[in-house]
Amino acid sequence: MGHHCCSKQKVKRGLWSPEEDEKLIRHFTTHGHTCWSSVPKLAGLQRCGKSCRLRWINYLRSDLKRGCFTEQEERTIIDVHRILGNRWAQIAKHLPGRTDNEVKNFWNSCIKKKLISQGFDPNTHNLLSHATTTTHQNNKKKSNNYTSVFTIDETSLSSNKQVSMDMIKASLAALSTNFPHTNGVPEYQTSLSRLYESLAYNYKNLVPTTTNIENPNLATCIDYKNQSNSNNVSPSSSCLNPTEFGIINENCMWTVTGFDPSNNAHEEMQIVHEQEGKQVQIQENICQEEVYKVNDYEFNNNRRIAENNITYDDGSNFDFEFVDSALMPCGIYTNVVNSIDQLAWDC
DNA sequence: AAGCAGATCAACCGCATTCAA
DNA sequence: GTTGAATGCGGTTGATCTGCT
Repeated sequence: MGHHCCSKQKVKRGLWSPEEDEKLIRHFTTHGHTCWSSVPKLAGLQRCGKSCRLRWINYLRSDLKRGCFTEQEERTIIDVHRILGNRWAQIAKHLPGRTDNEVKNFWNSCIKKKLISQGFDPNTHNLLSHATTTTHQNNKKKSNNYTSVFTIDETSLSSNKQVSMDMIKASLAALSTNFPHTNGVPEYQTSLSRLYESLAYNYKNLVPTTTNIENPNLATCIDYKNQSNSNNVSPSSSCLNPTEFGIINENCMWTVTGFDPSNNAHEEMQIVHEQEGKQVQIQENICQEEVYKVNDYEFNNNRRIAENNITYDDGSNFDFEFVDSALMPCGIYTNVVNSIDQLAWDC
């Protein structure tokens, strides 16, 4: 079945021959870009315009990069996917010389599996708590002498078993030689650093999905990612809502005030962190465009997040260091323990 | 060498959006 | 405002490749 652009023509389908490629290239060299529906006729091709477009965009364009994806590119895809989901064309814009099709194929054939093997849900980028717990328990059944690799003293945990990243790191440092290593780095660090970066990232991208204390009747959500601005529609919360990580608790809370989701102009955002009785106020002037910019900045330089701070264009600074000492509630702690125990068990 | 299964990736399809008449 | 064509996008397919038995 043909398309609108070529319904009256007999069209060839399937792989492109070198001769067809040559005709298409020659067409672009002599005519430049024309309307796609006219391309087959002008280029002397028995293809539909849509097929020509796809062949040109995905294969013949001169500015395509080709070849294997670099580690940096892979990292960028994961980071942007965490925010945008399967919006391949948008993701590809962060990778000069790569096409949406290429990114999509790479994701489906490689990254997805890698994330799963590291214990992450490729759709939400959260730890696969159910899956890891299940395999963990299955493995546990196979052995009678299973013990957790964690040496965190239960009595040092707070009443509801909260634990900080600092405590986990300290425990793991003592055990690092017991884990398999890749390029000198113990493999558990991949899981740990991804969790860490997620936490840090979520702190940076506080989204008012909960309370607007100034006007509780206002829509409680604004979607920075331009998915929509409609009331009561959450952005893909898996990656944006910090409460999903359970890190918001009585020791470390945040609220957002002064938001008017219907207004894209500058709005004042006030974040209140309260830790150990000390209240820290961070005020930012944020409009959608700036948030985009911040996101772009992070996507392109995502390593900076791991350095615990980020400097904005206006010179102000946001410190992520408190993420290390912020307490994690029991559920997150269990996820971390399970996924790292699993790695220890596998090796 | 043959057969098979899984991985890869170019290309297709259908739908949504945009554009122009 | 409506309609139909053009374009863009994401999911899916299927041919080919690769590695294993």
